Amino acid sequence: MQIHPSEETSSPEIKEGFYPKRMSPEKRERQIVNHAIEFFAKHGFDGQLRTLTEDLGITHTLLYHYFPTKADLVERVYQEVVVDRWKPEWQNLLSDNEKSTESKFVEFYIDYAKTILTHDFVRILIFSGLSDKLFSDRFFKLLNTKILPLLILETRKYCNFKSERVSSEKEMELLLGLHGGIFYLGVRRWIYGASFQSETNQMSDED
Amino acid sequence: MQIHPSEETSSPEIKEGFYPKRMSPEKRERQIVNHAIEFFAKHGFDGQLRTLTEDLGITHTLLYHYFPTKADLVERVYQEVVVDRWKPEWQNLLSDNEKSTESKFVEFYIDYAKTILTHDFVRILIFSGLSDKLFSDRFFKLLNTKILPLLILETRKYCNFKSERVSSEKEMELLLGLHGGIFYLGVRRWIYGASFQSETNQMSDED
DNA sequence: GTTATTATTTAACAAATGCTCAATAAGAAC
DNA sequence: GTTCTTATTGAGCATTTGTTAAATAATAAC
Repeated sequence: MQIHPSEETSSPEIKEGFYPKRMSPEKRERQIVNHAIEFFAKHGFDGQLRTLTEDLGITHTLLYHYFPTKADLVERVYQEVVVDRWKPEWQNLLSDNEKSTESKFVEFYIDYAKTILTHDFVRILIFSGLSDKLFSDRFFKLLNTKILPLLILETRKYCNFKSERVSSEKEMELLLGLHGGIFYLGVRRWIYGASFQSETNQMSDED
Repeated sequence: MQIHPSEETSSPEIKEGFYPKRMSPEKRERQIVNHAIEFFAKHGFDGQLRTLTEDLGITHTLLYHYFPTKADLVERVYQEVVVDRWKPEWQNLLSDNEKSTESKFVEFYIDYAKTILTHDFVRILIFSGLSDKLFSDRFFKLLNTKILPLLILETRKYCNFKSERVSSEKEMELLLGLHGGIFYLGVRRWIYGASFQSETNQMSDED
């Protein structure tokens, strides 16, 4: 029998402290989504709903009160992790004619890395790339259409190239090289993790 | 009812041509392992045995005639993809005092990339890193103990550093940067695949 | 305190999935 | 052709897993 946290024993079946027997729909939904993000990032989208809800101290059927199907929950996770983290300011920054090319690149990549190189984002993106590419395709479409063209434009200006004559493929390769190098920092930390940590220094602490 | 390829209809249920109703155990095992490598690389180790054998035109129960358990088949795949591809010559090459540092690095990384940056290897390593790290840990242990120390030694010689005074962590970071950059070429192609190809040039054709 | 609302659980289902074992039949040896 | 070996299949079992629907009980309103 499922023991509620507020009953005779305050047994720590749930991790994040104390929960009422009944939560307001808003709070419960928030709690579910928050944990789903962490959970799917850890176990992939094949993770079982029963395991997910067990961590929360609720039965898996309660999920269906909030999300009609597993796909709906997954879609919500995608929304919050990928879509909602996308900053429109990036485009403003890269279009700002007052700033120098160098400072644009530096400012952008610092904030971009800080936003993107998290446990949840990196792993979810890779999980998606390995399976149906549902997330990764959408993310790279965003990147390809909104950011990379601006970076290319900037590079051309910086190098005084005549924009018509330059091979855009070569340029793209170069940019993706930089981009990939940055992203691989996340891969090393969040995918291979311990495999590397034994030999190298730790990256900064948390998320 | 399962129709054998050699019966009245030579229906192409199996991909790789024509198979006899009964194969010699050696051939059948080879066939199974070959396909398992491709299959697990594509779908991850959660892929179903029934799907795997269906491609081959046999029932999934025949698998158990050759491999007592799924884990045994997976272990075999690991052996062939990761362990068997490791070349002891790499260590000889990097220890060769006749060669210059530069040519060692170039020769090694060209052959290393050619060996490692394949669809099967890259995906299997990432799949492993995302789940139980069973493969990735073993691979990086090999890398950490057999190759990276030699590369570090070489770098120090090249730069005339006094080996005792240099931060090995900084050195390792630098090396892993190079290493990661190379590996990310594989990730871009074999994980994200189509997401990039639309905008950038294709890499060389096959494996 | 009684009633109404609804968050939550219990029971159950159907399909998927790793695995077992007895039955079958293809091919070799005679 | 008959016999023997064994590669291969078919039926079935026990879990797992996404999902549904009815029953329960916590809380708010009266």
